[in-house]
Amino acid sequence: MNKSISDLIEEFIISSLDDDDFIELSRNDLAKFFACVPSQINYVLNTRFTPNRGFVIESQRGGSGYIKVTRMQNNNDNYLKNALEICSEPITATAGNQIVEHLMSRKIINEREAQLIKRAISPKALTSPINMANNLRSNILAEIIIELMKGG
Amino acid sequence: MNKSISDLIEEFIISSLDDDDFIELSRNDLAKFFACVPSQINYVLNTRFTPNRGFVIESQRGGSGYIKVTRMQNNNDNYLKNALEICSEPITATAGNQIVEHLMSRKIINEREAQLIKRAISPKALTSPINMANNLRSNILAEIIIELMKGG
DNA sequence: TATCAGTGAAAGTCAAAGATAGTCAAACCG
DNA sequence: CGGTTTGACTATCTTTGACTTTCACTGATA
Repeated sequence: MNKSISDLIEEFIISSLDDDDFIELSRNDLAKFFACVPSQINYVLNTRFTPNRGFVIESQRGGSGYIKVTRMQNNNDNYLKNALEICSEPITATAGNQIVEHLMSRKIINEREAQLIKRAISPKALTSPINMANNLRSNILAEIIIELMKGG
Repeated sequence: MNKSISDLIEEFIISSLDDDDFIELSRNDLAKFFACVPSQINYVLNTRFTPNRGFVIESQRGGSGYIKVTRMQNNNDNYLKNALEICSEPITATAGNQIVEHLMSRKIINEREAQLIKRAISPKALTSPINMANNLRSNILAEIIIELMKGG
């Protein structure tokens, strides 16, 4: 089989994950190493290292920036897979809470965590006529803090 | 991870705060020690030792000038009240994360909970041009599940 | 003695430059 | 056509330096 550069980059990253559960890359260095443009690294990451395939990407820009690739540990859990699948569509508050309940009854989260999450996704936290992330975010945080103040 | 000078300066200050609740620095001496320009100290202070993270900066110019970094002393109740107060206004992702980190450094939430919350308020979770609670909610839940799959 | 102006030694501000990474769409290729 | 490669443009974080502000000290003066 004729491997593309993207295939090679994928293999490189996967083999780097043999030892540890995550690696930190420099996008520019990796691009230099494979003699490709930096954005090709993003292409590989976006097409091959998705949550669906069991990976999480985090990154930081600017001086001493990095890209961190983490291999998920629980991506074989069918419940989580299923729940994630469901979350690719809009979800009502009721349905959302049911999912949280399921996660708790499966002991994937504890009761306190369930409460926190329910707050985060409550209708009150998500009132949003036309407005923006910042407003939403502060609402969500406020809800979480109220829950914490309750002493959950 | 390749740490920036700013990261190192941050670590230095935080470790200096291990013993006492405050330290007094000489901006120029610290800059010399880290072989950087003095204003980089201000940069670190402004980006990492914010009230949101539970720090107070005081300083004096001129001869025998100094910079004093104090870790806020308070009870948990006040931290939460304070955070809630902040949340009455829109909040950027950076500021939101700082609040979460502060709650964690105060042991009000543990690391796993902090990760969950950060996910819930991440820009990715809250992409919302004009949209509705259901979309947002599913985004937020997806993020939380991804975090759980990581195996925090 | 009390006060005031000058001086030098801090710290503060702000914007430009530098260093990364992200996005997106066009071009390419099988 | 669908996946890959490329590059122009953008976003974010860090580093640097020129310029500003504030303060303690000191010496001159009323």
